[in-house]
Amino acid sequence: MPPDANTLTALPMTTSQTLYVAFAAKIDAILATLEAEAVLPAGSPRGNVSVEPPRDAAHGDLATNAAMVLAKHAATNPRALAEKIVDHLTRDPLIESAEIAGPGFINLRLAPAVWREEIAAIAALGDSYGKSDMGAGTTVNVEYVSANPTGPMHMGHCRGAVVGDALASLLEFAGHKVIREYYVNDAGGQVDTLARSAHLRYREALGEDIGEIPEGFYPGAYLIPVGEAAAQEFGDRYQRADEAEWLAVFRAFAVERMMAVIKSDLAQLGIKHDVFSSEAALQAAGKPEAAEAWLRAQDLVYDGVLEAPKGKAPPEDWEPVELPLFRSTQFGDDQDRPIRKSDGKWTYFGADLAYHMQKAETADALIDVWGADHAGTVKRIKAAVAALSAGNGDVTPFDVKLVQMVQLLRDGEPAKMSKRSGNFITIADMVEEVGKDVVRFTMLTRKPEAQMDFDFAKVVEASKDNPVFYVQYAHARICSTLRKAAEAGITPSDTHLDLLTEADLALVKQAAQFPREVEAAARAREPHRIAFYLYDLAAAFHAFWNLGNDNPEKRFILEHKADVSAARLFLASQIGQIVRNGLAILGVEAVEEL
RNA sequence: GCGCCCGUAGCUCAGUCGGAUAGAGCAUCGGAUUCCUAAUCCGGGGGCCACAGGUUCGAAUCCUGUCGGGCGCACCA
Repeated sequence: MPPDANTLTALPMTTSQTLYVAFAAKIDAILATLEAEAVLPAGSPRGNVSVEPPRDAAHGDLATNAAMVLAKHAATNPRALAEKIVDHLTRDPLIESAEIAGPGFINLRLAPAVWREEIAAIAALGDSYGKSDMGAGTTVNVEYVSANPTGPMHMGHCRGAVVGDALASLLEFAGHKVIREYYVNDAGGQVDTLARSAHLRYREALGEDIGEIPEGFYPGAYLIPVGEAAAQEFGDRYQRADEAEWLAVFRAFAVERMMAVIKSDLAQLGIKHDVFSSEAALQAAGKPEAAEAWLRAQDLVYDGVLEAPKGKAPPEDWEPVELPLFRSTQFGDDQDRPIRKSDGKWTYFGADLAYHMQKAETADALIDVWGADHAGTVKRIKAAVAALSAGNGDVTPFDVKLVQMVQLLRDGEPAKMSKRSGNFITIADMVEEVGKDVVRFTMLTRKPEAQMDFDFAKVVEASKDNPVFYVQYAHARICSTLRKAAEAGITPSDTHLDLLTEADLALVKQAAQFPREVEAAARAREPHRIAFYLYDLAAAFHAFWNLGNDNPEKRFILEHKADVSAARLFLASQIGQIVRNGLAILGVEAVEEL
């Protein structure tokens, strides 16, 4: 225990240290002392000791279960042990009181000075308040969206896009280096269909009557401009040519156009990837072959025959075929998985396996954000990463975040979103209708693994009940108050923070949770927690604000009490800072006026 | 049939490494506006945390089983 452990000067102004960590360290030190005094047996396991704010604020600022967890080891009862711990705690001048409650909790109340210092810390750190060095600068590759380049983005992609992007920002805020990556599936059969569909529109642009779009082509009108651009680019050179002549050309041409559309859709959501990886380029570089060779050398790929699918009637054209199979069953999958098709081309999985190996070369950890419709492929890709990273000598941590389906409703009616039918609602439509901030915040106000309905009509019509406005309103109110204060000639100042009341400090306590929330959310990889935290913070602020309705002494702007007013405005300004920091993680704008 | 996800108030959802009397919003009922933004706030009613066992000082939370909903289940992506 360092000699200055009883002062907060031991609390360095780094981005990692939180108030709660500092007090947890104090309690840990006390437990060490008790061991030295033989109150506790040496080496008592302290892993389950928690130091955290109690759920009910009436219980104080901090609570620890130390006495309950360790009583058995000390051969005593929790309350007796708690008294010994409390003896030490009350010697700390920053701890105003320590009480034993319930089955043996120790509830602490911290001195007001602690909270005043926290206000100063927020001000000093500004946009960095809440940042953590938990990530220790390690690189995390977050792959998200990765929509097939066969059309504009639709609602099905939207949730994964927002969650992935917020997750990436959250991890950055928590001290990771983050690579935001998009895997472009530009090598499969769907891209051939895209090329043929674009060629059809190209002939149309050249004046042919193509009639109804035949089965097996993408009918969407979004291909019309692609056809026109192709006509511009190629003239009539490919109009009557054999498919073999133009297929590759149109594939590349159409994919490029589609990616431009997708990037523009993403930009509307405020999303920008660092890296776009092409499946075709991956294959051209021979990465799947390299992966296969390595896996064969490990006997993790063999030639074998798949069993017929169970539990339902097998497809009519099913027949046993020998294929190169990856032994994913060795890693917990239900069956081994083919990496090549019977025509010798790579399966999606075969290429994806090589792709993950490639990603692992430049990152310490990988995260994929997928739609829940791909849940069935999680085990095999996890198996693949486990096998491949074992080859690098160390295991690359790998996590797949499944984002559940969004049921899109319009006036209660389900809206279909199949690209093939050409009938879908695009991101662009949606952002135009409800706005980026509403889309993003709404997608982040429930945990991603739960299904959600998104009723278009409801979100638009009831938009004033949308939580995003509630949070933004808190920020706008703060900004407005600061403007008003400036007009009245009052400048926010930290010189009289000692004049702040209990109610003021209650607000600070809530604000001081932010760094904890960031770390918890980053650890769990759940950005939605930030959204809920901001909602709660906004609620606390609004409640505080309304105290001023009943009691004018509790307002922010008090012309007759410039000292208190300056301090309270300083506090308000820091609350605003936290709202900004939190919204920045979510990619939502912190507006200054509504 | 198998795998994964979900099941918490009438509805939509939170719930930290297992912690104290399970919380919000909407809806409903009753209040607050000569005043810094009422797009706000305060209060009431509303619960078998799907069900049954187990683990332990303590379970909405962890384990097992059952029921209900969603997604997936040969070489598609």
